[in-house]
Amino acid sequence: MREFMEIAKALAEENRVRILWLLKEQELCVCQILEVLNLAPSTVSKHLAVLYQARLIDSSKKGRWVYYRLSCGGTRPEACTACDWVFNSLAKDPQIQTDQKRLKSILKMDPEELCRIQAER
Amino acid sequence: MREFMEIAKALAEENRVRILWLLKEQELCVCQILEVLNLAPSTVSKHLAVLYQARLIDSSKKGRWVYYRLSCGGTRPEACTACDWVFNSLAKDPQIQTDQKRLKSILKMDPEELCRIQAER
DNA sequence: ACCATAATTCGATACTTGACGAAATATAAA
DNA sequence: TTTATATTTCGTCAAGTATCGAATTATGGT
Repeated sequence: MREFMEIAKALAEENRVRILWLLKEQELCVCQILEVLNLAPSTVSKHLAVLYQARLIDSSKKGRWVYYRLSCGGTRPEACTACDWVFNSLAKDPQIQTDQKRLKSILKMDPEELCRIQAER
Repeated sequence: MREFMEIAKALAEENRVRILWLLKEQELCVCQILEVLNLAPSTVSKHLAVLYQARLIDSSKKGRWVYYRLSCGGTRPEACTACDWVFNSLAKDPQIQTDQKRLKSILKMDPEELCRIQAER
């Protein structure tokens, strides 16, 4: 129950659901995610920590960047069923579609370049 | 998104998840539910209102009693997928199993009798 | 070794939520 | 019509959470 509730609570926040969608097709670093969500880095970091705690996502450090990906697949069927639910339920959601478009254009530039732009703001 | 988040938030509370499980096989009146959960009537009522608002459950008044049931089936596929997720994820949960046992013995008595016992406390 | 920087942690604040008891509502029984 | 009672609504309090900016950590480049 504890484990399920942790997942359920992780899913009960719109920004976290949007993050899962962003990670659907590829791993992303924090700066890419926050570029879509338009939130403070610390806020995004906290959301990622919640998703990580619920074991819905995994992370790996590559240089200065931390990459996050769905932990779905491998040894986490619970994460899969949870994500499946989210993905099936929101496939046609306008917010999600906007995010996906925005993500597409962000993926075209280097994370390095993206971070530089963010630093200027 | 709005609709999905309402469902997700409704599921992000243990007592509400337990309520869905109680309603899995039959409809129940409020006094039967609160007998299992051991919460104040007003608290249970609030939880039921949240589930109702998310359109996960339906209600009908029969005399002094209000009966709640899953709104799953019929015109609410969203409720179905949500409940399916809950039911599949917690099929072997100890808390849920205890609740089911407790429910079984509660179902043996009239709601009328049950309410009388509750009033004495 | 020092500086720049991606990300996290921490502290503060505003908001939301879960719990209860008391009061209100609605129905049935007397 | 009065009374008893099943449930809901309301007010309040405590606990939890989302957000931010500032400080901290960790890594890479100079």
